[in-house]
Amino acid sequence: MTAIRGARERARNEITAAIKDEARRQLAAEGAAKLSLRAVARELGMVSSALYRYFPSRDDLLTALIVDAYNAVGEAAETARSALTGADARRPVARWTAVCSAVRTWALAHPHEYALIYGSPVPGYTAPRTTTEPAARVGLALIGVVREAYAAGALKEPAEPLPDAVVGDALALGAELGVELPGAVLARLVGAWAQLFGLVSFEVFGQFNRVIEARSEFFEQSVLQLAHSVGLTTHRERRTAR
Amino acid sequence: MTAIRGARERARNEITAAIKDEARRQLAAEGAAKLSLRAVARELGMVSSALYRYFPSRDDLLTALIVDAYNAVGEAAETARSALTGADARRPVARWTAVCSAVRTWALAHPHEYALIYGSPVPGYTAPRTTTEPAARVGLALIGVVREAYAAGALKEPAEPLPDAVVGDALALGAELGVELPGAVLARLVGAWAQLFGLVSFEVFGQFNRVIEARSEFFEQSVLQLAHSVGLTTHRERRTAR
DNA sequence: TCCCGCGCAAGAGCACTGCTCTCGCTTTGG
DNA sequence: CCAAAGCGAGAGCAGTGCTCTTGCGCGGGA
Repeated sequence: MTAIRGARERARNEITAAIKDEARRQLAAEGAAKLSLRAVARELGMVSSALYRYFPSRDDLLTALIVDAYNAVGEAAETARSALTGADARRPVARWTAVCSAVRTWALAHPHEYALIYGSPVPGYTAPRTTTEPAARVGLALIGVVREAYAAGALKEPAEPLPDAVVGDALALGAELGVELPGAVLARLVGAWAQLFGLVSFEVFGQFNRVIEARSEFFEQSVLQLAHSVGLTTHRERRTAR
Repeated sequence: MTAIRGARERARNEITAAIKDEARRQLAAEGAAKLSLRAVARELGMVSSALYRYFPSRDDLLTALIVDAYNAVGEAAETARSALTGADARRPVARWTAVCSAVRTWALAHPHEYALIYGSPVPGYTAPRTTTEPAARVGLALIGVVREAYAAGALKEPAEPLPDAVVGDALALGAELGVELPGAVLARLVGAWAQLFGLVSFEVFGQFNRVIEARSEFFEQSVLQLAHSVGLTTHRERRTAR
């Protein structure tokens, strides 16, 4: 990203990365609760106090890992959105399920990192400002899919009216994001976003144990239903955008 | 529940309850991460080692609190299900939203306890067998609402077919629970169950900050949509059960 | 009624944690 | 070339979960 000035700054970046890597390893191995600064330092062959030159506190280390995790899911979602080829690339529902499945796959592969960002907020919390932008990436990917569908005329606005307050919030959100979608669609999109993570969390956190066995099929099915609920149509409809 | 034999056992129960109460207070105040056996003991005027006579480890204390929390939400859901009066009592959708709102209200009132059960699994985990039964109560309340609707002919089976594996899981679950509902309905019910907690978790964990302001209306709306997705009908339909 | 045993609290202690402060060494930029 | 800033090492503080040993006192059987 930014140019590296001298050898000192270069070393600092390397050590910072090494600390995060080792911390991520411990996170994956034992979970956030067991992540210990001293153990990280020990594994890296340095003394614990030296680590404080790089992260002022344990919570700051965790915050760095949180940001990385948000970016990792976000990137998974974004590449899934633009990686479809052939006929599927044009079908909004296929893109929708691709994004959702990418989130699920990442979560199952990195359960502890997932728990870090979509589980209980760990410390006395209040998420720092720096996390909000990476945290929005998955939501933005979903919005992107729906925008494409809307532009292509493959979006069927829901018939049932929504309360004014809800539509108002949705429109405000759309304005803030520079997205020109109907309020009702945006509102359902936010709902689907939250519900998607309900499905993923239940699976990752083991709530589906002894309840659902065919988890992939179940997820695919549920996510398809979510796509319909925001107005994505399975079969292309003749309808002009705008 | 069980008869109290002697004064000794009586005292033991009282102290156990006092420990859990104090632990719950600390949980509510600072969160699960900050819950400390020593602090609980200190507050109760005893020494930390004495506490181990009642709970063999910190995780055991947490497990006890988890069971209590599951029972608390479960009870909130159950009373909401059967507390409706007048015309609402007959409308399945009203009961459905009542149950969902009860869960949300409880979660917002007890965020840390909620995080304990529906957030990240805390220790090396693997939930003890004793937690599974209380954990099912909310789900069972939702199933109960749908069963009543089914019996009253107020349930419209979804038209779209589901994958066989999903229906199979749903039927197995229904058999295990002794519930005679169509597989497709049960499958969507499980999905709605997970998605409900997605909505609640996002609100409790602050993911809706700066996104949704009219949270109650939004929740109500989303939950209504979930009701429809499992087949509950807003307006009574003439249709014979079975 | 006595009295022995069991349940219990207390205290010391171990290994660990996050975090602070000081002390020197090394690198760096003016 | 030299002061200043960055850095690692070590000691130390307060706190944690958990274990072990030591006694005290209450309760139920004789």
